[in-house]
Amino acid sequence: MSVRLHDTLAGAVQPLEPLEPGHVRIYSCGPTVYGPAHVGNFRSFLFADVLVRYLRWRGLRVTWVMNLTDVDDKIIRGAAAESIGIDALAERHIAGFLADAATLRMTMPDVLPRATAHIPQMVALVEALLERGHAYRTEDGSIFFRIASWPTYGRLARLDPDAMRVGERVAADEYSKDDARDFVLWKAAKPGEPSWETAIGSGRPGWHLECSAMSMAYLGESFDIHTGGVDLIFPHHEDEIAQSEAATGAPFVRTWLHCAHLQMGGRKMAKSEGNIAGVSDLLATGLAPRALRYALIAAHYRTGLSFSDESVSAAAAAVARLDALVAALLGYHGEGPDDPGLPAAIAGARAAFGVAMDDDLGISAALAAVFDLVRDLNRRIAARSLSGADAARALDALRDLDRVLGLLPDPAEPPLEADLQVLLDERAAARSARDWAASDHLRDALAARGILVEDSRDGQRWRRAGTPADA
RNA sequence: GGCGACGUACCCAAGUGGUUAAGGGGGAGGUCUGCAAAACCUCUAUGCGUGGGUCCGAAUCCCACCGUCGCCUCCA
Repeated sequence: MSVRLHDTLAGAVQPLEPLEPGHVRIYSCGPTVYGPAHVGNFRSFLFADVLVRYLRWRGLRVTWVMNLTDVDDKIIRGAAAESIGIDALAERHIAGFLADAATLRMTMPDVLPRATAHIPQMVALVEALLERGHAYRTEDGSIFFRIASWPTYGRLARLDPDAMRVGERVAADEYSKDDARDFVLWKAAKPGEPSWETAIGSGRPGWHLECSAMSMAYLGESFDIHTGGVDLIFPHHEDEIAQSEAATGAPFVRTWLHCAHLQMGGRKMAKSEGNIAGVSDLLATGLAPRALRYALIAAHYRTGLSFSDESVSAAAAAVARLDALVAALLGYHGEGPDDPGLPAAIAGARAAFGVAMDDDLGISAALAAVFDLVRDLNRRIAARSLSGADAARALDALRDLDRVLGLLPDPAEPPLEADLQVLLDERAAARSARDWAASDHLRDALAARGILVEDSRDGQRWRRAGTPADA
């Protein structure tokens, strides 16, 4: 049994065979930090996160690089609009991105390279391309990649370069070039724009060049996996392949993984469509971060995923189901012997989970395996067939699968606030005194503070509400 | 115009040739409970866009049609 992934270039699912056995090198196109990332962006980042988590769960070593594009037209425009430097604008949005990523439990990449810190590597790449005749300089000092010099151009996107609608959409570029389809590697300095003095002239890098330089700087000329949204297939990744392989002569990436768009209102979520939802905006409404994470990762990465109020509340309910089980297991007091059926139930769930995820990250089937286990455990709890040690084992099993999913409540998360704990204690006292009026009143008071209290044979248990509607 | 996906219940979404079509949400009924919540049980697609075809057998393969979306442009 091995991990199989769908390679865009091959157009097929193939076994993952790392160049270095046991070590997977992954590059993910990260955010361009000109504004806050929206949840559509995060679908793709979290897809990469789940990939990394899963490979590690399978025992593979992973080196994960995600770039931060901190110089491009939009950043320059945005900074100019605020009369600040691009660094200041980028810093602000990098901070926002990292905060959102942490909130959504995205694994921290091993390296988060910034484009502006890798200008020398980019320059070296352009020099190699100039030397090999794959690039040319125009009158203003800009440098372009000559697509005509690269016969396999268009393979990734399955586009015929000759059939591209030049003139309609590629249209008049502000830089003159030999062929309208050629893409820019290096943009000559312009007044009012940031630029770097380098061996290839004064200017700034083109976007595609940045990713080639940064990925190869940390992962080598050839590496295993490159991820991004489907919208990056063309031209971004197509251009990366052309310029990287033309410069090094080595195959660039073994497996291209592309995440489908998040849909909102029947269309892809994108700033240009005007249907974006920011992470922090959503969380500000009281939506639990874990519910948002669930909503973004629960569907297979290659299928469009609908994002809506309904999908979010369904996600919150699903997470609440997990929370309720964790709370029940934590509060479980079992005096009896071990449940003889438990080990098989856990092993079965784990196996089904692995089979599903091995098959091109089939997370829907993997979640089904998790929820089958949830039902099974709930039955055993209701039947009181678990021992105390069993409850701990069951929780360990859930947490093990959750290394991939990142959905369970954090065990290190804050104990109850002191004043709320007082209310809870008072309620326990009221209950033992059979003072139902006081007990119910305290339950309402706690609910108003976002704490859901439930009574069970093991006594009171509480958990935090996942959405404002819960409270 | 070219290329590529997709259309499964009220919603989201698995399933890519073979017993009863996963799972989550929602809804209905029931059990448990001081009440509530949670949990559990039962029910909620004889059918998988439509029409043909191949096959002993198709949601799954082929053809046509209808519809939706994406890429060909900045975009995760």
